[in-house]
Amino acid sequence: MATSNRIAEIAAAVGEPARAAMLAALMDGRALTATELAGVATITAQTASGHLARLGSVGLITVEKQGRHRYHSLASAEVARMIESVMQIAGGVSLSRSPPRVGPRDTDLRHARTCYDHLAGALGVSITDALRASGAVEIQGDAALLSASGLERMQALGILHHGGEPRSIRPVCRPCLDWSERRMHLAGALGAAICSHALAQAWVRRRPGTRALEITPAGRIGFRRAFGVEEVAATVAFRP
Amino acid sequence: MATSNRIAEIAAAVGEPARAAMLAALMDGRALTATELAGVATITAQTASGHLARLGSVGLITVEKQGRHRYHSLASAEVARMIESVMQIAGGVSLSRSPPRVGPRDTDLRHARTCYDHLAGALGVSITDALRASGAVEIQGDAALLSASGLERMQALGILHHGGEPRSIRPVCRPCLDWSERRMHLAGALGAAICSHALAQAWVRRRPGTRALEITPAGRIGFRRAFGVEEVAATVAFRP
DNA sequence: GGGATGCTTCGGTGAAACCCGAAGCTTTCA
DNA sequence: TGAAAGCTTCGGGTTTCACCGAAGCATCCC
Repeated sequence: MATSNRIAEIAAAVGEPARAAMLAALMDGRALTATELAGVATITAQTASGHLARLGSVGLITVEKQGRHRYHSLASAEVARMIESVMQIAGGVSLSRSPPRVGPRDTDLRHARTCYDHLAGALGVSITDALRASGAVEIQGDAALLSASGLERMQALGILHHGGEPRSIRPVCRPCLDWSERRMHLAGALGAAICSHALAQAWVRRRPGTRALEITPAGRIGFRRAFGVEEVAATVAFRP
Repeated sequence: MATSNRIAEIAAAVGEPARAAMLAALMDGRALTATELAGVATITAQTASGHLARLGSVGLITVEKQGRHRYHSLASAEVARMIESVMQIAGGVSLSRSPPRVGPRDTDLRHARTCYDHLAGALGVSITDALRASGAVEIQGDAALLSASGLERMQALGILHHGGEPRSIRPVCRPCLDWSERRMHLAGALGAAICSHALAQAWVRRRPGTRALEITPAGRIGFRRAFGVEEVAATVAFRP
């Protein structure tokens, strides 16, 4: 009973439209200011301040002060995973009730974005599909495995590094249900490694002011060479 | 924004102490009546009725009518996983704030219980530890792997069966953070298989009226032979 | 220093919802 | 058929809380 009170406390913090919108905005792993978060929730700064205080008091977000700005971000990967699991139920049920309606403003987000620390959207799903087709990864229910040949490929690409620890069992990754594509994409250590590699190589660039990612010309080449992904490059050409 | 509203709807359904208590009670995978759920939340039947209607309308629970009883259970494994992820945050933070206080009524639950479809509590953690120590499974972050020798052992024990599908990669399991032990235990396909095997072999028995499991004399032998687990059997001998 | 920006605190208002008593409906049992 | 059990609906009392206007700090820029 004492623990279920705490469960309710956490869930209630998420269970308010403005706060849920803020948390969803933070799901790409970036740190946002209070004013930016007020914008995504379409509320005033005062109201947002109260909401952020509450989110912080239950430990869902952390704040970093920088000058006159206060940057808010999700407190941990566990928090991101929790919100992701709520999104999964929210998306799945709405799928069976009403056709998913998407405004044109969402197209960029659907195309490529980050999901806390890994790639999501059509790009993330395409990469995952390509890795599965080539036998590099296999998804089994709610887990994903990297095969020995897949590990070699990731190391050759410079995405994963030859670990110092003598692991007898291959490193794993985690699947994550994409809320826009309703398909699995890669999360976990491998997903994060691919994402940071793509950012470091300038294959993708953050579109300022949004959560969307932009695929650079170098990325079109890089994603094709590394993973054999073509379609996403074609899709991005038609982006309005 | 439309999706974040739905996220808030789901989370708000969990974010109320009485409803959270009901959902936590359903986390062992059983179906409970409205009166039983009113009891665990310490509210009247009318109030519980309203709460259950709300939980059903957002798709978190399903109801099955049987005579004059209505049996409520979690709608899906996804819902159980979502609640589990909230519990994880709820437990983790309270750990760093206040010493975990447990009433004597909780000792049975801490000892052995089911967590939706797998074993939890000290028993679940002990089995997991034993499997890790023997090299049968390895836990890597938020994933768990069953080794080839581990698979053979599980098949020899009759817990896993020789699958018809030609899997080139070994079946995986999923770790689940135990809220009472603050340790990992096995969930996923392997966790569910161990649990159903233990129930089928009468190694454990549901204690009527509670979520706790009772380890039978056959279970003391079975768990030792199968996994090399000793301590739990010793602990159960001192249970008041 | 003066003004602007970012953010928080305070106060009051309005709506949402949690709660239970009472009553009604359905099923079971004697 | 009558009584009891399980559950739901209705009505109203109370609390919670989300929201914004106004005001107050802190920081940055000119």
